[in-house]
Amino acid sequence: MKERLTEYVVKAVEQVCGDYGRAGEPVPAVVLEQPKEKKFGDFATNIAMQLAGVLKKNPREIAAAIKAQLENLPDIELVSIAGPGFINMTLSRASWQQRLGVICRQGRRFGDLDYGAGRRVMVEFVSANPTGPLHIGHGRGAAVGDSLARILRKAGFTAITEYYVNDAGNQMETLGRSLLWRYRELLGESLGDYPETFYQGDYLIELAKQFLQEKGNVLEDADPEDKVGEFTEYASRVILDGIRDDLAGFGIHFDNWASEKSFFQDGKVDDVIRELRHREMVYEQDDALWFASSRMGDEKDRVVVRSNGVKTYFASDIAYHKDKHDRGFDWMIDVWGADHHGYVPRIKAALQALGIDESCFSVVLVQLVSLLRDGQPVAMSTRAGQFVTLREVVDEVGKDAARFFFLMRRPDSHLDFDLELAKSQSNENPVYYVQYAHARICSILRKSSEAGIRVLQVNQADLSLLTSAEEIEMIKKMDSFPHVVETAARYLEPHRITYYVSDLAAMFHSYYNKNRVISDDRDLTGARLILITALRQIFQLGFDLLGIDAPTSM
RNA sequence: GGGCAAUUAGCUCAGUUGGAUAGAGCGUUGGCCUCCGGAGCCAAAGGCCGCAGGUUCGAAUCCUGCAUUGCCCGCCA
Repeated sequence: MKERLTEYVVKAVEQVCGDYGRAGEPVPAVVLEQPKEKKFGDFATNIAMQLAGVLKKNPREIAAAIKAQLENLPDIELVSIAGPGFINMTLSRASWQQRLGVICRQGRRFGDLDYGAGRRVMVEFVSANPTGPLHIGHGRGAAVGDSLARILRKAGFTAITEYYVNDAGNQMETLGRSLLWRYRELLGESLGDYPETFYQGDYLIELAKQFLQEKGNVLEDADPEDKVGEFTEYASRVILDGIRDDLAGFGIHFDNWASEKSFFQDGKVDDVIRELRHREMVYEQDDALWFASSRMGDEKDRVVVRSNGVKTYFASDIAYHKDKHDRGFDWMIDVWGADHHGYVPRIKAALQALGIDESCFSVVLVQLVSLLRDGQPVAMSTRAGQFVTLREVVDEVGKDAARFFFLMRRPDSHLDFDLELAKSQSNENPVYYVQYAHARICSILRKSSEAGIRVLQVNQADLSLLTSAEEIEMIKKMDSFPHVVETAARYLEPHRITYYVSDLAAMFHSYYNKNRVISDDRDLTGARLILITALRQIFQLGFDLLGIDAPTSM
């Protein structure tokens, strides 16, 4: 609707500019918005004020000229000028009724945009080190990343999801040594206090038991030092499998898993360092090799090869991001914890140094989650190894509630996650509210089917019977769905979808309480069944973008 | 000390990227089932958009300064 109307206005603006002898001059883009106040109509534009400077005319005069062009066009019922020069347009009721037919006929394709124009985008998220189970913070990143990929696909991008496994570096050795220690304790050795620098948490004790059960005593005639590698390999493999399971339970399946270790093994890290050297973007100092990121806007230079010869995590990360680009992705989106925000400039600097336009790289920073229970903070301390795992949360509140809560706020906004609230089956709980709307619609459709009422084809129903303000408002809301998808994609903000489905649910619940869909009036019933069928479709599309189910009964 | 971000109703947060009288949920108060699912609906109260300047037709939104809060500042990952 908006698109068609925008075209109208663009043409009117061209005409008016011509009349003023300014044809072909650059003019500001025509932007339509939906006014907050209903009395200002369905769409409004400030183009007359924008043109005032270009045409050197009074904005209201320009608005009047544009208005004259717009009147009597199909669909447009009323054009008015308000305030300093806003042009408010009201569409005819019939045009909205027809719009409902279009929405129905498009079905699942409604809201499919060509905004992305098929461009290839990679969304990388979670990417937690395989040193322990996923916790609730990872859960938020997972929900955001997965939802973003879904939204981007809807918006016309080709989106691939990827998990980058940090399976290299000294943390891996620490993990192996941690497991080895737990294992030896299990065998009855007294080794003293468990080192603070080792990975805390009982999961390693469990893992040690599992190791013992599977492999028995592997230290009988071996030096424990020689076995660190085996323990490392075992721990990271089992933990990564666990992470995979946890994500599957959360409804998340990655298209691809990338291994940091493989970038070292394939020589890609060396290659990228060589290229940086060739481009004279690195230098040696204090026996280490530094990347001159400060030349590209970073605060200071960063080490890529330490003085002991070991390449840093940053070095492999450069190779990884270059590899993404080389794989043909037009846009790389990384979802990171907000505590890593300082890391953004150095990756951008690295891309720039490699001659890659940094604008193809975006980072979505996800803020911490505060876990509450009945409003009281739940103690969480990674140091003591006491964290609430994603699995525990999903087991307790369910996949849908967890995902919905994670997507209720802007990613970079702090999030309070109340376990009791997420579990409660009451009006306090927003996820039940929206799912209930869908279930209710399904219930009505079941009822009508039981009563032997045939749901008519769209073109058989008389949609002109949908005359109430609530009905037209709901059609308008449904009509705005594509726009919501587009802005969610543009700004990488899934919460816009969450708000949208909540709004739509509120409109439907309110409508339901005032009106009966199934009545003695056969024609009206037919039209209203079309209306709620369309609503059900929109809920399903919205839920799909959030990764939650659309229950037919609850 | 430097950097990044935040500050909107009692609480938790939206705010269409500069638009018209700033919105929602929860909480509070009071109403609504003879009826398609009450996991719902309706209504009321609640605001100096942190403070002070600036930019312009117009600012919660952009700029500057200040205050407060969080995060980051390793040859860890």
